[in-house]
Amino acid sequence: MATRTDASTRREQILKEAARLFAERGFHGVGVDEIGAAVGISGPGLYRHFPGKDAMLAELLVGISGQLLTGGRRRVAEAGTESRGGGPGAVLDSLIEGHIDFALDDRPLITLHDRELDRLRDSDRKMVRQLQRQYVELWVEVVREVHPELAEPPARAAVHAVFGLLNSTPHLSRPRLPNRAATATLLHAMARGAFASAAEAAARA
Amino acid sequence: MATRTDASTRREQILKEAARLFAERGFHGVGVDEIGAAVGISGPGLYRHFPGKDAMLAELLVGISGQLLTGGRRRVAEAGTESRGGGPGAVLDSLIEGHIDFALDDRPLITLHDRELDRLRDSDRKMVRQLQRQYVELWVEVVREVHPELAEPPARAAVHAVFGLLNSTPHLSRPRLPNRAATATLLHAMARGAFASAAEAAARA
DNA sequence: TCCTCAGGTTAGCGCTCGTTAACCGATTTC
DNA sequence: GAAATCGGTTAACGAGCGCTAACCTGAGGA
Repeated sequence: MATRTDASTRREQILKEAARLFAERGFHGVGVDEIGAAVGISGPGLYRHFPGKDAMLAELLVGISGQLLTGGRRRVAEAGTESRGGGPGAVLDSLIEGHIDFALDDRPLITLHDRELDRLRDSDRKMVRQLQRQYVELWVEVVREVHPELAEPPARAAVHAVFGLLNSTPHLSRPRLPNRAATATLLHAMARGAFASAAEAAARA
Repeated sequence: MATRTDASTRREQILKEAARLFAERGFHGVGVDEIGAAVGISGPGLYRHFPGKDAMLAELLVGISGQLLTGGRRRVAEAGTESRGGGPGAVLDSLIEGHIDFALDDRPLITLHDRELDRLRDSDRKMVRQLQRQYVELWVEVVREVHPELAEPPARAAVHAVFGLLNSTPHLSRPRLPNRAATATLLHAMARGAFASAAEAAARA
């Protein structure tokens, strides 16, 4: 074989195209022949790299969830030890920024992430769900440090809602969203505002 | 045949179960036999009520989009002529309230609405997209009355983002969300806060 | 030079799915 | 009372799917 880099490139190439196709037409709506064609090989050639179509989806979803969680943890750790005092607000800002980067740069993955979870084998789905849950809990902790008046259940609901807000970019998608930076700034401000209003409402009640 | 009411009840029963199943396992993931079984008839019996599986999805999606748009227009008209001056803020509140009601009461439909649009025939998809666009524009107008400092493109992005926020309820779903009223209040506050922060960010820039 | 083997190919199998065909009982209509 | 029709049934067809089998090629290593 060629170098290890080439081999993993081919695998990653397959995953990337599969993600795009799954996001566009749904897991069941895409055939293995199409995925193969998208990377220049045909149909069953994919089975030299993956044990089956399900495995591609599983690897994609586990990968996404893992990346989000790892990135989130890294940001919490970094922002926590940052010299400029920062405080919990800065940590939350960093989490939001990381999620926005992901949502804007890996649209198909974000789409897959909350559309096709149910197509997974039980064990894989459990794994993904667990990673998702840990990611949510990471956010909940940070949000409650910033807004102590928020109890845990509404904080969790608020985090889910903000995920929905941040993940909306694939929907408005294609051509006519403002430039990337402006969109990121807008979404960031909206997320912070949404959390603040949630806390305010909780305090008032 | 029995009364007209019975006939339309059967049709609606089919649509309701189809919506649930499509939302749970995706359009391609559900067979006509399962839909039939869910209403007590079997497989091909459905073809006495619909010309095909696609037609069920189309009717569901067109129906949802139409309902949202009609309800939104009604609310704008009502809140506009309301005796207690109200103002644009009240109109926006009414829109948000209506959307939240829909998201909380018709979860499967909301799920379908932004997952399975691409499975439609071109003509149906165009129709749904047009209804969705009009609904968005309705919101954009109202939002810009409340927050004049928001230009049109960011306002449109903000509306999409708030839809993502409000439609997040199916995700956190099943068991452990607070009671309905509390969730509605929380989401409402977050939506208003998100818009306000979007406007604030736009004014600052 | 020969062997191994990674990474492809095409043919085809078996299954599932949407849909149609043919038939049937009950209820309404003339 | 006959006829039509509504709403259902079962059988079966044809297409498309994921996947396997069998084969092939070209590059490295002994």
